[in-house]
Amino acid sequence: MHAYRTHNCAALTTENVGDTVRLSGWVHNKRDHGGVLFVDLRDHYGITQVVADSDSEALPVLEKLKLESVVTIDGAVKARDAAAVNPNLPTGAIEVFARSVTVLSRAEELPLIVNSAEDYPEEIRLKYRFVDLRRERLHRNILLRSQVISSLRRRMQEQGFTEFQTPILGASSPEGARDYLVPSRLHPGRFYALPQAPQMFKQLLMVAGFDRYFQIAPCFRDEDLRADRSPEFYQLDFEMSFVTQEDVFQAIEPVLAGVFEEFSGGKSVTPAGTFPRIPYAESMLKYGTDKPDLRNPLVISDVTEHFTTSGFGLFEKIVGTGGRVRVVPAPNTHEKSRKFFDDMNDWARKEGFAGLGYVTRKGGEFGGPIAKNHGTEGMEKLYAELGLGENDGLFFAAGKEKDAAKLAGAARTRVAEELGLIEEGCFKFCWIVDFPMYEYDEETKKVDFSHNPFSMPQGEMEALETQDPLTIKAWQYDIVCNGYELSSGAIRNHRPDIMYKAFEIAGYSQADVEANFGGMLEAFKLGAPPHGGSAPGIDRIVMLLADEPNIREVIAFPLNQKAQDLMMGAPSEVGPKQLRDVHIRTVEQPRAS
RNA sequence: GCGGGUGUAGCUCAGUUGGUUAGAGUAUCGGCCUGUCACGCCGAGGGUCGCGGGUUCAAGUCCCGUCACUCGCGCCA
Repeated sequence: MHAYRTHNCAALTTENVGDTVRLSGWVHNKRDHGGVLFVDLRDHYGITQVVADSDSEALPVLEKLKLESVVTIDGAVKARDAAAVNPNLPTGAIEVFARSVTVLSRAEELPLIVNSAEDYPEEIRLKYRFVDLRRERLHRNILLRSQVISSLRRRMQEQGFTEFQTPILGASSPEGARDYLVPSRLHPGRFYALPQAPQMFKQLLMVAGFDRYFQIAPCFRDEDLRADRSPEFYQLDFEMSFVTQEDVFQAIEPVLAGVFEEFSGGKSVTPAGTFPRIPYAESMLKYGTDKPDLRNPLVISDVTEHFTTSGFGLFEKIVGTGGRVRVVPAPNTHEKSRKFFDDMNDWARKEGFAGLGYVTRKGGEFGGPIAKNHGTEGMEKLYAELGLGENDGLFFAAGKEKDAAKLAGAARTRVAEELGLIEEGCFKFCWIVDFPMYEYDEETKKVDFSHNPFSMPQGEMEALETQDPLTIKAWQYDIVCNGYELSSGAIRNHRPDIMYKAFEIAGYSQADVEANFGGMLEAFKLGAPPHGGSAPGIDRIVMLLADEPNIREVIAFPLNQKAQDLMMGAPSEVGPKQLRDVHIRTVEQPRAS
């Protein structure tokens, strides 16, 4: 007989009745009735009820044992009485009568209870992650993650993509996020950087002629965190040669739609080949963001023209100085109290905006200060244009275009949430396309890249030479699902001449470009195919599929919000010898902790 | 860097207008219990009310500061 088990804890059925079996697992729960004791024995696969009574030598041992101790049970499979069958358990028709027990590992008192769905402080959950991972929710999430990655890998391979590994210790590059740095021992004063993404390497693999690359790529960015952002995360990184934007879309839509359909648990998924394509400018206008949640039916409108001359002085002033007025409809709010509208304004102010105006409409009657000043006639005209009904309210976001869009976007989300308008049970994908190549940086008062500088400008060299830079669009695209940016990608700029020109517009000399991106430029001078790709974030995909609000719920060993590992104690201090080895001297005393 | 939320028993939480000895559930320990599956019943132990300062006759409660965790903004594709 095997040292630990003949079956796992999900394997036994009525067909095994009478068999002598050996099971190993954790003591999930105990129910002690004095003369008879029930133990739920748990392993990765399931739970089996073990029984011991006074005839069993296991009884006194199991009675004293704390939950989560690990044991091996030798016993016999018994059918349960009809009345004692547990229909909630796959093994609920049988139980194992324990003849003897071996204690493999004795557990002490637990900081969190495995056999409960109770919420624990994240600090405790992270410190005792190995216990939390035993609990059903996390255990299931991490398994799902593994299955999703297997599925992605299979789907990519089926599409003719080849998997590669790229360096972890790389060179720091100035653009993008802050790098995690690794000091070099052999080269005093020099540093490696962990990859923010394998961007240059995957492009070089295209230059190397491999045609279709993918990788489940670890990425590192030393930036502050969010619920959907971890400093280390994984991307389904891919790149393709001799492709247009359209080819990239057709390659990845079936992969994403396929994996979502496979694991969505019945939720509907935007079918491959039908992901809506929304130009960036349209998205900023209609949704107030470049990652719109299309489950939200509300659409923002620009109503600036209505307020060039209006009784409402505040808007007139904003419009007069080049600002915009955007509105978010609040359908069927005739029965909402004044408090509902005032609370929205309070919320907007708390979020750091100047304020959110509103108009109420109840049975055709307009209410609120904006309506009063703007006049019934003006309001009716506005409502007619927007196609709003006699019981629809309206929220107003006014200010500089960027601010108005942002407030309207936030209000759109808030209003839909408050009114319960977000469609549930679906994953709604879209592409955001036609990102601007450049933007005007208010701080530095100059034109700069609005994103990845390696994207090909639409119109290529001619656009760079003839257009106002701020009107040039890039072959740059994002995939968005339910309001989360899942992926960012581009058709790359593989032409050194266009690259020099593109950087020149942003104020970088040829020498600057060569100093920072010399390796890649060199490659592009020795025969580079046109190429492009993208990189869907795997953690976010799993987070959506697991219906979790937080990325840490789908990472086995996540860092906390301050990028610390509370279990292993990273980042940790290191000794003087280690520091000497890598030629590092710290200038600030570590804070006592 | 900035703003919000939270911090009371191992854990989840309650704690009124500032007023007696800070409570409950759960976990732990002890006792009882032969069919439970969130087993049940009886009993016990367990508290630097995050920390520091202040106001007050009196602070878990009010004020100031600070720390930790978290959410958001900035940052980041």
